[in-house]
Amino acid sequence: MRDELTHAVEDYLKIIYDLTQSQGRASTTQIATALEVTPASVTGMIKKLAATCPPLLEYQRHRGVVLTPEGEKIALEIIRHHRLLELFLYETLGYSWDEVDAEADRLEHVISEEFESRITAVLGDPTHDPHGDPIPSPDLEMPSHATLCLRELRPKQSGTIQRVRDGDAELLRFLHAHGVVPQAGFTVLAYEPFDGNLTLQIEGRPAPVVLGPRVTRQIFVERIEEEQIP
Amino acid sequence: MRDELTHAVEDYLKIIYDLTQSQGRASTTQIATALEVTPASVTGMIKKLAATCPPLLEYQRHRGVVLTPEGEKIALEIIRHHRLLELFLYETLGYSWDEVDAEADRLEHVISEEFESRITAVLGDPTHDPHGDPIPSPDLEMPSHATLCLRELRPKQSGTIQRVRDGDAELLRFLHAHGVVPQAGFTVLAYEPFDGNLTLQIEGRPAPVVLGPRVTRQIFVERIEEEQIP
DNA sequence: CACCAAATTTAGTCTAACCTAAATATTGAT
DNA sequence: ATCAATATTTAGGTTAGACTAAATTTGGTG
Ligand SMILES: [Mn+2]
Ligand SMILES: [Mn+2]
Ligand SMILES: [Mn+2]
Ligand SMILES: [Mn+2]
Repeated sequence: MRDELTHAVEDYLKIIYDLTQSQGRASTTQIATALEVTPASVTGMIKKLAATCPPLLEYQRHRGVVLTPEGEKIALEIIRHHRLLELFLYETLGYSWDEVDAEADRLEHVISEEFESRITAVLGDPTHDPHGDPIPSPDLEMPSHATLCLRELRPKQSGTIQRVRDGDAELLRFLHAHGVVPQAGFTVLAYEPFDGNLTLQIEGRPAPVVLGPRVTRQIFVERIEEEQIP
Repeated sequence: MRDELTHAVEDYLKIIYDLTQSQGRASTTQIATALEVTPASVTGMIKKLAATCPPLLEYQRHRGVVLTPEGEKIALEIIRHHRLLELFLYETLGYSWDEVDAEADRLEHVISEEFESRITAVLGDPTHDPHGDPIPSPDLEMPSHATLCLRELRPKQSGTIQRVRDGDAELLRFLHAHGVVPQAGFTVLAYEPFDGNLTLQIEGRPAPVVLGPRVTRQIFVERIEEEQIP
């Protein structure tokens, strides 16, 4: 199909896709932080990616980048590989949910379309990875997903955990130990304005858990409206 | 354990291991041909690999290379990855035996020891890949394997197919279509000295098959001594 | 035993992707 | 509006791994 892209280019596009989902554009420094390279390296790479034919991103000096449709397509292919692989490692090979991200980060660049379609079949055309993130469909449509951050909720509000950022393995082990996993129901019991801590009762758990903002920022939820009490 | 090696280095060591199994040393040109790079590139790389601490191979100008024990250990790790992956793709994901080599050639460099041990468990600690090649054990001992080439056999001699070189997908499809697969029993019916053709009756097959030397050179067998007829 | 063809090495380039240090642009606070 | 802090770009350099073209070594043959 397309001429081969390097792993580095694929990682840039994947990260830029993520960053531009939240904000409108991705800045040099944000990209550099996410990829653990220097801002100078990012400037060099994005200039190159903006100069390809067709361009993979649109770049304005000092103003960051957005992906072009071509760049977005490639980003979605890689994200599909990544999330399918995570689920495959989790379901078929018995990995725990804190181990899959690192392995998928390397495998995503080397599997063939054949491999992709074989594991899709084994997994039954799945729509979500082990952290609740949506898997782009085979024709690269990204399913809609929860954007409400747990950090925004306040006491008495209820909901279900939808997805959890998967970059930090230690955080994932902590959350798993407390039952904070996709589909878990919860109610907010308390909020501390000073430190931003939230106390949560997870459904079916013996005791509540207290989560700081560094944690709640990584978790996305769906609200369940309280039954109206007159 | 060891500081990361590049994919290129791993491919050099893997190929050099293969070449030195047949002959004593691997020449620059042989390595270049196998890796599809120029001889000049090979000279550059082997000088570097001979100069590492500890050296991964022993190099004499104009005289080719042999692996050191350290180089051989790395080669065996990669070969173990490769053959386990081939079997995994074949058994678990349903690949055909002509598709697995190309996919494993890319995956072998990126899977973790975790991945290796998970698929080892799924496959039940296997000893042979889909082409009959031996899989080095977890502590990197290479099982013994057939070294008798089918090309050497002559009429009336019988044996079983043990392994088939896996680099050429088209050849593998051809052999599969004629039942020339590991463990198949056969008897040589005829030999043509002029063109080197062998006519083989494969056990359980309706008709004999004629194989030229380009093919029989790729196949290794075990003899079965004929029952003594007085 | 000298010479030629083949194999191999040397020398000089190239690209991809990273880096550091220095220069410059942007922005928000006075 | 000014200026310092921050963000970004430029300039110059490194490493890995490849290439081509030009030397050089080797080994077999006349
Ligand atoms: Mn990656
Ligand atoms: Mn994930
Ligand atoms: Mn390889
Ligand atoms: Mn094989």
